[in-house]
Amino acid sequence: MENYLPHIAYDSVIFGFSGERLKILLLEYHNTGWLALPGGFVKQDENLDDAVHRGLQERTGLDKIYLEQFHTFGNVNRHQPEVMKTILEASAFSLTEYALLLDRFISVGYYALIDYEKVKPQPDALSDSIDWYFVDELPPLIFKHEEIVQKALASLQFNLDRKLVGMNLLPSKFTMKELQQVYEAILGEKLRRTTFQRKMLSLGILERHEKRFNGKAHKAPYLYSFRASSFAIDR
Amino acid sequence: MENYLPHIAYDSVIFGFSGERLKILLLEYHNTGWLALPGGFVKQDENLDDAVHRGLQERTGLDKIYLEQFHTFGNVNRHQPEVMKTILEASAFSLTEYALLLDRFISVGYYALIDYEKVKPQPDALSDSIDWYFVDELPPLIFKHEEIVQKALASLQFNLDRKLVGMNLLPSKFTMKELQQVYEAILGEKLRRTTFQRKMLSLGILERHEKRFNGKAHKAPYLYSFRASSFAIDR
DNA sequence: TATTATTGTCTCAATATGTGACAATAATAG
DNA sequence: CTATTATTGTCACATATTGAGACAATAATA
Repeated sequence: MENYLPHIAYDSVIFGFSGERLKILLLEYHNTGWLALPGGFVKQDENLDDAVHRGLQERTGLDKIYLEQFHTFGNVNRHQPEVMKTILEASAFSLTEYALLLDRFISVGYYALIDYEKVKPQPDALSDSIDWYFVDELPPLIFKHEEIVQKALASLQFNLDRKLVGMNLLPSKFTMKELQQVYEAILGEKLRRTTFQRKMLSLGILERHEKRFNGKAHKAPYLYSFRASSFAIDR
Repeated sequence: MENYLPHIAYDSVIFGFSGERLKILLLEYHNTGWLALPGGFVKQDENLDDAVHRGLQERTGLDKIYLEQFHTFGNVNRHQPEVMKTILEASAFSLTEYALLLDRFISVGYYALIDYEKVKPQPDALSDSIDWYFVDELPPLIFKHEEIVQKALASLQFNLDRKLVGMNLLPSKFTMKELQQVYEAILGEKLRRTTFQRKMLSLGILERHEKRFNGKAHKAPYLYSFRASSFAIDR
């Protein structure tokens, strides 16, 4: 622990899209059943952004993850040493060696967008499991992490039309309907099909490919992908 | 220094509006002529937001300042101990007592919007003077603070139409032209007078008062203020 | 071959924005 | 006292964007 910066942590809200709803990854700590966001610490000579990438890489196996920093949480009332103490004890970690973890932390919040299908989540040393949970049906979390999730979601909504959010939550080829479902899941409201389709096509960021014959009794939809040139927008 | 959190700082970009352009406050350090953003540190048992408010209160004398956190800067290459060393020496501060200041810091960026007329800036122990500088004609700054200013400005622009920015940069009563000038200064572009006026009035957030007779040879403009109920929007 | 569910596109209506015109008016010059 | 000047407030029209529904096309099924 001594080669990490004290008092500084990050928490990550990792969004994935499955079927029709948004999910996030949550850790469950050993023996306590407590759930929390995956987080981590920053090494003495490591960029903050790199620390977060490193942590996500370890947990998702993914290499190039879309990340946005959205807020830094610095309230004193987030400090709950008794909770952290219980977590360390439940994992049989030495309280003297890891005493630093009982200190107050200021935490930088990041959200990540990943392709749900590509991920095999990996728990860390303190946690039993890591799994997907629906954003709109979150179980209770420790360390006021609900607040962090809400702020991440608000930030994602706010950024929705200037960043190419869909690009990161969907596989490389997708139907218009799937894209619309991503938007609806993020905004939490239904959108009008024709208006949405017209708008997306008018932006000129989509490329149309072959149709997808999905065995359903109706007209097959086209597949789309984001144009390579769209990557240049606002990054 | 020992009752402050190590490795954590904040930097503040304090915007004011004078006449027709945006300005920010910059500190000049003793004997070096070096310019930087006003910043500070967080006490062990102090909320991050409170620390920033405290710092701004000391420097501007203002009590209720509009503050937005916009980004946290955590790159290793921001660490320049030799620059800090020179600053401390130039102010005859003990390098052993203030050794903590030579460490790497992760800095949380905040921007503030204040009424230019109401402020009498106060320098701190390390600095000779604190003064207003045009945002679009910044002198060279230490610690890569130009980057912080640019990010603050981008964030302010991005928030312009969902937060009542004008409310904080103008006195309580102002003309439509003054309000437009604030928008133009922030966006860095000219806006069409009639469209702007129509838009602002249609939002229903302005209250119209008596006219201002300013001794000029033309029709006198109405004074406006923000409706009290507008305060409820998005805060 | 008719039916079903969904998709892609079009049309018309309703809003919103761009652009210029014009009258109203507070001070000044004559 | 009157004409001039520099704005300001408002309107009118054109253009662009979005809302809302209609409809033909079509892949699988009955």
